[in-house]
Amino acid sequence: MTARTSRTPLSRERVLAAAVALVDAHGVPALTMRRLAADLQVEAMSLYYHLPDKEALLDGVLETVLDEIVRAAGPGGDDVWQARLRRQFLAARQVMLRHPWAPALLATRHTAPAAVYVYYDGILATLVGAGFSYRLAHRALHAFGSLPLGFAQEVFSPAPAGGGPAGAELAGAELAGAELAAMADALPHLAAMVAAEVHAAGDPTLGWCDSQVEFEFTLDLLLDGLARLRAPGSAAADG
Amino acid sequence: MTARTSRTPLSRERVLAAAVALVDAHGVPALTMRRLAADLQVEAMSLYYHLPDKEALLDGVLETVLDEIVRAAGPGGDDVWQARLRRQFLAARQVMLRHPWAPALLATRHTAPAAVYVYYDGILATLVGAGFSYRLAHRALHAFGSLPLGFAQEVFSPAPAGGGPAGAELAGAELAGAELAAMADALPHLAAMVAAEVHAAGDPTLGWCDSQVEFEFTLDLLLDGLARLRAPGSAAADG
DNA sequence: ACCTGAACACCGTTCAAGT
DNA sequence: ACCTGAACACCGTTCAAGT
Repeated sequence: MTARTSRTPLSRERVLAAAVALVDAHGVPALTMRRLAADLQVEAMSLYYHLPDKEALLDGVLETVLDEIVRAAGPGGDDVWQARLRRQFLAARQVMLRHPWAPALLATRHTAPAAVYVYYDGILATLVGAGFSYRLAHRALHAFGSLPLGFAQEVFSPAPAGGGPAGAELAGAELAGAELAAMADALPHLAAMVAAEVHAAGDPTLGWCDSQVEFEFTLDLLLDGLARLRAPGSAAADG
Repeated sequence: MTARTSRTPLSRERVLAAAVALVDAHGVPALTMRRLAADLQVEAMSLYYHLPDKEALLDGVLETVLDEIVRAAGPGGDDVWQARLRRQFLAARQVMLRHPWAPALLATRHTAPAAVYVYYDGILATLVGAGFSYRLAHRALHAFGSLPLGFAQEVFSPAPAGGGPAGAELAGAELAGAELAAMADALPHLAAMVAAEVHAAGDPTLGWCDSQVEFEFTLDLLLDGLARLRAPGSAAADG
């Protein structure tokens, strides 16, 4: 136990774990070969012995977090299909919340790690086991979008000049009075919506744009719709 | 009309238009200050007179395409709300198909251009005009996700080693026999799904993972579900 | 087998200077 | 007002070399 600790040799796993930690702490732009090497107390060129190039590093980083997400979602228990998928998707979300940069990084990648396909095979098994045709199950997978991985593509948030990424939720306090007044002119319905939601503050949501609530709303909307398509006869449905 | 044409002075608009053209032709990584300047027959530093830095350039590029998309979606006609939203979202999709890099770029941005908020205000007007409460309309916006902008978060596609981005559709021909056999072991249900869908080739879809069909399926699933929530009484619904 | 040092061809950006 | 040239501090990466 001298002053220079941790002389464990490098490995792909150790490099990727350090990379994930770096990105968690300082964001994707901070992930450079030189800085990552410094974190590992090694020269930048050493990384190239374990990874071919930076693209492989980014792929590996995503592989690491997606493996974690898929592991958290688990294999699915023996409850009914809606409850099982719901539980898996919400478990995935808990992990994704710790890596909020992952959706944006995923959007830039060209391939998905193998674990994702195993995970989707399990979802498919759940649907088919519940009586879905492969055709409808396939469409269900597309309809779910990114929900199985624990995030929703949040392209809209009612804060034209707010901080955080485009997908971030809006803290109610961020909308100052002056800002809201300016909004009322150009965006009357958005302003009215904000006003209406703030008024109804007596209910049990955590606040404006509570994303857990939104996530579950969308998820249940899709699950209910799919249930109806699988077993028609309860209500009118075309297309 | 001498040999050196196009000596029109630079402007923010001209810079952004050239940037969009560059990205359309060669992808986001090709968009560097030096290369963009070369395309405009100007020195790299000249760009800084019209844009503060590269982040502003990327914001501007996205602003340009989103303005185009919002313009294509239009203000909404006088048909019923489902048909109106459907028409708007599908029109947006036609533009987005010409800028397939835009979703990934949008995921990296921190703010959305103002035109997007005007567009969403119009969608909100449609919903509220159709009898939605602001609460339900708000949730509908979140449930739509990226559909109003013309794309679906396609995180799943049954091609573990295919080309194109993670969100790309799979051309049926890409799955060779050997690849499919290997898939059958590890991913039995995905393999069965591929087999089942290929078998049913007599129907009018354009092919495996026809994304126009998938897009409309998801859209209609959401529209039908929202219609039911707005006017309950036709079928059982909880949550 | 695993890691390093120096070097190369790029980046975005600052700053003083040109017209 | 608009554009430029040289320079700076970074990148990812190659290549020959160390142990």
